[in-house]
Amino acid sequence: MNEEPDFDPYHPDCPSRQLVDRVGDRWTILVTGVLSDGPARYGEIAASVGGISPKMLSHTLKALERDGLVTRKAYAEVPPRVVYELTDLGRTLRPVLLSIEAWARENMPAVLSARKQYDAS
Amino acid sequence: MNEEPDFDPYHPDCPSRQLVDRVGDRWTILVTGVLSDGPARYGEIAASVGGISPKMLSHTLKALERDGLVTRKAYAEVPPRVVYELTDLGRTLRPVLLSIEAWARENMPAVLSARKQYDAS
DNA sequence: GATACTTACTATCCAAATTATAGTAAGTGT
DNA sequence: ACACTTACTATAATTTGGATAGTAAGTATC
Repeated sequence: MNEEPDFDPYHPDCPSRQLVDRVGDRWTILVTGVLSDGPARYGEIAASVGGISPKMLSHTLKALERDGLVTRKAYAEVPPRVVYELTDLGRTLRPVLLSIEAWARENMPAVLSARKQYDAS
Repeated sequence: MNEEPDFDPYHPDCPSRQLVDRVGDRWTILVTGVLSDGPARYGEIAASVGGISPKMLSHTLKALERDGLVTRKAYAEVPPRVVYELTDLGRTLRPVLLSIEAWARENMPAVLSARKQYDAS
């Protein structure tokens, strides 16, 4: 008789929709992918994720931190050092996002040939 | 001695980056989620995925079709009828995207409380 | 026989998000 | 005194996305 929360991402006003938006986001996927290999500094993440602007990197990290998926540790040194790391909750996301990455790698040839065929007509 | 293609989504110019962008996209996730339950008409998808505009729905479907993930069958009737369906390739995407959805549903409470804590400071 | 109804879209305009790029802080090394 | 380092923030320009209206075309209605 206990009612479940029943989150439904198909409803635009459900908070889980925002979560799908966040998790299903190019930068989230790639940044989290980097952090899956262990803690990393801001500059290291920037270097690993090709093409991300500093603005989007800090936005993405801030959002991940707010959602409890990543921790931020700043060391009061000069030059500054800031280390980001996945939380336990963030680590539950790993297999999900890595499977996206793996899917993209594996099925690239099939998609590429589908595109060629489509574009030919 | 055979060289593998070695697609790397972390490189901005690799085509697999575009695939991650596509798969990691709110509308792709939700539309594919609907089509996982079986073929559906344009209007049915629009009704299931709350908040999607006709423009984004047709854009998303066209991109999925181009990538060989979805088929489009139009019946020359009045009023028109168009049925979309996952291809075999598209079906390989199902478990991946459904796991995103599942993750979002399951971890919503944890994220919500993390946010509350973060916003309090 | 003019009008309304249906469905699957396109076209258009405007707001919002993203990119590129430059700038800031602050202590150490030359 | 000046450059160098790192982790950002600020600003303007471009791109993307959203809201809404319109189109085609045959059938049913008045």
